[in-house]
Amino acid sequence: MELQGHERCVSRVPIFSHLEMDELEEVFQRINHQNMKKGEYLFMAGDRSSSLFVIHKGKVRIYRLNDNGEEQLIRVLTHSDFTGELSLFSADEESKSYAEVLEDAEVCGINREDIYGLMQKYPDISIKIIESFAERLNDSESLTTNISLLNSREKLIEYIRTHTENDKLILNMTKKNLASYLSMQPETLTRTFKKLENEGVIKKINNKTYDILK
Amino acid sequence: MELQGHERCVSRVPIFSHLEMDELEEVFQRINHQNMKKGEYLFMAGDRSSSLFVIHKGKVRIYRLNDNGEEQLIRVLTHSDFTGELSLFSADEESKSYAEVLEDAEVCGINREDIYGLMQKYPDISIKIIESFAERLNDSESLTTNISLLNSREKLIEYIRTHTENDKLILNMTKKNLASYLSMQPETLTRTFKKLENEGVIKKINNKTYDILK
DNA sequence: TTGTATTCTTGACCCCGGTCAATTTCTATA
DNA sequence: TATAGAAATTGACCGGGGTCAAGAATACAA
Repeated sequence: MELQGHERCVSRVPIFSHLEMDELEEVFQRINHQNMKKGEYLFMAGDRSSSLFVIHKGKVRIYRLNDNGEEQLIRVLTHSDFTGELSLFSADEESKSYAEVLEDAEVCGINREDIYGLMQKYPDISIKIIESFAERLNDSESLTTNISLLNSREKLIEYIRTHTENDKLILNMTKKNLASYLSMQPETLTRTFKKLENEGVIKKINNKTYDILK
Repeated sequence: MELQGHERCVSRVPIFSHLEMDELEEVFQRINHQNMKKGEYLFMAGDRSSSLFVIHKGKVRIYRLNDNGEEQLIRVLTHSDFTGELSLFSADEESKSYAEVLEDAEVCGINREDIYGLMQKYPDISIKIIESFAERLNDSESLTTNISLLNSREKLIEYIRTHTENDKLILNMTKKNLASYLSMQPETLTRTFKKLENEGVIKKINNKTYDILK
């Protein structure tokens, strides 16, 4: 069987990737596929959305607002990430976060009844979801610890440490969003980057790329 | 069948509570039961613990440390809460958090192989775990948003709002721990409590109890 | 009950990072 | 490639909350 179109959307996602062909086929039949434009929202706070969304292509940012309307970036989704789970799996809960498309995206959705049915039938799917959740929870709790206990210099250092590959830091979001993620002001982030540059720790290549020197 | 001893430890936990008697019996056989004294640790950062722990009685606090040795309280577990999942479900990950017994506790443990076996056999168990994770993730992300975007007054107000019952706030942890949870200094927490008291928002009954006036 | 250790409270000091404002640079779309 | 709007940068100001210190209240073990 040759996979094509939206089928690929799912077969490469860790949640489903271990399934046999005929099992995958069963998943495909329950998928709805949609193209979304930059600026559109998969869901917003207050929605009782009942779909699990798998990002096949593009970029989506998840954020929350506090009572004053200030944003906290939760994460940025790219290929094979999924979301929508919080309101999907919490009994009768409405979403507390926003999912905004940052770059034109292809998104696959599976609705509540179908995903529950699949989990019942294929326990491995649940296990994959659990493992993915465990990792997310880990990240989330690390983020909590970091943004609350570190000063802005330490936050940025920690972010660089965990996102550097081959001595290069390539940002997959704007500095404005990174500032929100690290819970500081864009001005502070700029100043902290500059401070590290003056100390010879990093070297700016362009707005999205830094060399990590030591 | 009459449930007794450590069997009750599990039958009331949401993860397993929906199982039939004979299915429960199968879970019981895989449980190991232990009594723990205040000050002991279920696990510590660095452990490759491979058990899911269910708290039957007592109180356990989960916290993390940053590089400077400062604590961030993640949550306090009481009856029917479970933990240990992060290192259990993350492939080859070691724990990043500490689980310290605050009040003498009875804890049931299920090891990695057994819980995976149970999840394979009874998909409902996985689904319950997923639902529980979703809620935890929700709480964790809310905590992130709150501690990062609110000032100390707003943090405390938010905590009071979500923990008041019958116009009474009863703290289930010390103020030192509450301060850690809300990510502020104990001194700041004291001052903020006092501020709210002066404004007539709350009234201190004793160190663990406040009347909520408006 | 007593003694000791921890927690809690209060005061004084001051620094990190938030806020406001003004340019400059970047990016997207016509 | 021109142009508008957003993002990034830089400077000046200042206040919330961290830190240190010292005393009061509470909890716990003997």
